[in-house]
Amino acid sequence: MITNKNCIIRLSRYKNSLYRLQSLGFVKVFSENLADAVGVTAAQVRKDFSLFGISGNRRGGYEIGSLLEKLNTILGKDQVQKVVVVGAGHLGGALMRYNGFEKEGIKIAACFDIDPATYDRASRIPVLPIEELRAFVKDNAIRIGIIAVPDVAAAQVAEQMSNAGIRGILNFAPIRLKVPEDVTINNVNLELELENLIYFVNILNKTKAK
Amino acid sequence: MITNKNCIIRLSRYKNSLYRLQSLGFVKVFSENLADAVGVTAAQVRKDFSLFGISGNRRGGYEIGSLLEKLNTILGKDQVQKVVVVGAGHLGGALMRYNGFEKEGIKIAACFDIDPATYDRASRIPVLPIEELRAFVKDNAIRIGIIAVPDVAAAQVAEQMSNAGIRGILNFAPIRLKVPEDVTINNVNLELELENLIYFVNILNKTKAK
DNA sequence: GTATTATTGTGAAATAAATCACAATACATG
DNA sequence: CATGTATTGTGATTTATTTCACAATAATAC
Ligand SMILES: NC(=O)c1ccc[n+]([C@@H]2O[C@H](COP(=O)([O-])OP(=O)(O)OC[C@H]3O[C@@H](n4cnc5c(N)ncnc54)[C@H](O)[C@@H]3O)[C@@H](O)[C@H]2O)c1
Ligand SMILES: NC(=O)c1ccc[n+]([C@@H]2O[C@H](COP(=O)([O-])OP(=O)(O)OC[C@H]3O[C@@H](n4cnc5c(N)ncnc54)[C@H](O)[C@@H]3O)[C@@H](O)[C@H]2O)c1
Repeated sequence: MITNKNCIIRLSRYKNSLYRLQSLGFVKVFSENLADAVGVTAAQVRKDFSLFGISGNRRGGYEIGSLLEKLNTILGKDQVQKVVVVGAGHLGGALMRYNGFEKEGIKIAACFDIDPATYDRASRIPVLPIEELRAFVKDNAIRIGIIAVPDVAAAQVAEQMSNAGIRGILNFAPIRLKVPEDVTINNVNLELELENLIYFVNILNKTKAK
Repeated sequence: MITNKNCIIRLSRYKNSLYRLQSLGFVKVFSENLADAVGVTAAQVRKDFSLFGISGNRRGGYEIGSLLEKLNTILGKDQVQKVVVVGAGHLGGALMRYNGFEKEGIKIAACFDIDPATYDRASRIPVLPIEELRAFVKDNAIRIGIIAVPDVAAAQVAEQMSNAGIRGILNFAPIRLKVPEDVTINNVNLELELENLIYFVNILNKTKAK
């Protein structure tokens, strides 16, 4: 079982590049092309594939169609993935209005909030009371949830999600969540990302100044 | 020069935890406490510090105040960092309305867009025509920019930013940007994060099922 | 003031990830 | 059908990161 996050992210990137190549009319691809498209080395591409038992044709490269099939299976893209968002504020609202997820086979099935002013059952993506989270998640067999509530509420929401049966959480609140070990958390911490950028901008500036 | 992103992210986490401990009244901290708070090993904490020449007192732990000072210097937090956002749409709007950045000493100085309907010079954070980016960045000595425009516009905006003198870009558009090597890019690709989560949820589910 | 103890700081060791390098081999060419 | 060539697949190597383990040492106890 491969648990190297970077490796899985690369698979996603290969997949995305392959769709682009396919839409350009390409049918076959060499590790070298794919590497260029994604910004890694050709050896890395082949190694990644080798790790997942994906093979091409010696001297013939890879057939894009079947390569995509294999990647999609590994990445769980053979069916539309339904997710829920908790927190219908600024960020939650932006996520609900974003149409880039559908293209990737990711559907926001509903949003949940604690504030009645946000509720809207009639909307394309309904906004429902948080009390209905559990039933909704069970009824729709949802396994992925997005936390877009203030940090003080995030721990509680994480617990509600976990109890409801959600197994993967994308967390935007800038705190560390404690969840059972069978729940995976991916944090998106923008403060940290910016702080990180500042560090790298500073050191690169200093080095050049020398 | 340390260029390990994870290591720098840990420094930020140490810093955040230290503020929390400090506000709780603590004055000293041991690597063990900090490790627990951040979710790493004590050896990792000490090694990270050692890498940056930070030292504490044998048997006495670290004095939180001076530790914070050192971390803040390393992380460039000794002054408020001004950043600009390009793209005043859903995401850009959410970022502008978010007040969590100020707490971290990060100030969104202005937002830029191409659509006149979004312009608003009177707002707390002005929304200005993209043509003014260059002058604004120069006048305010800004080095960090956030890209929140559609993917088709992102490459162009990255170039405009780079030309204007921006040296660090936080990019939300789901594409790979090409920039001069003295510009650092941190990508936040939510599609990828979700796809990644789906993979881990799937494999963990399968493993347990065995 | 000496012994005991807790904690740091850091080389050494272990582990993880990326890259190298080349044998295996399928296709092309004549 | 033999020869040459391009490309894969992967074991070996290198590089990066984390963990270990323990000497150095400062605070505490007696
Ligand atoms: N807005 C941004 O650009 C931005 C940037 C970085 C991080 N974040 C993080 O994302 C999260 C959301 O930010 P935001 O700006 O959208 O906040 P927001 O205040 O606009 O929205 C939060 C929403 O969560 C709801 N909520 C609060 N407690 C809840 C609970 N227990 N259960 C269900 N819903 C609850 C509120 O009613 C509100 O609608 C925060 O943790 C924030 O730190 C946001
Ligand atoms: N909204 C989300 O939740 C979300 C989620 C994931 C990724 N993203 C990414 O973030 C980016 C922004 O998404 P959004 O939903 O805010 O889009 P949006 O369409 O709501 O807003 C985009 C804004 O950019 C402006 N713009 C377009 N071209 C420009 C240019 N050349 N220069 C300056 N401004 C320009 C538009 O006028 C608009 O105001 C996209 O790349 C999207 O893929 C958004």
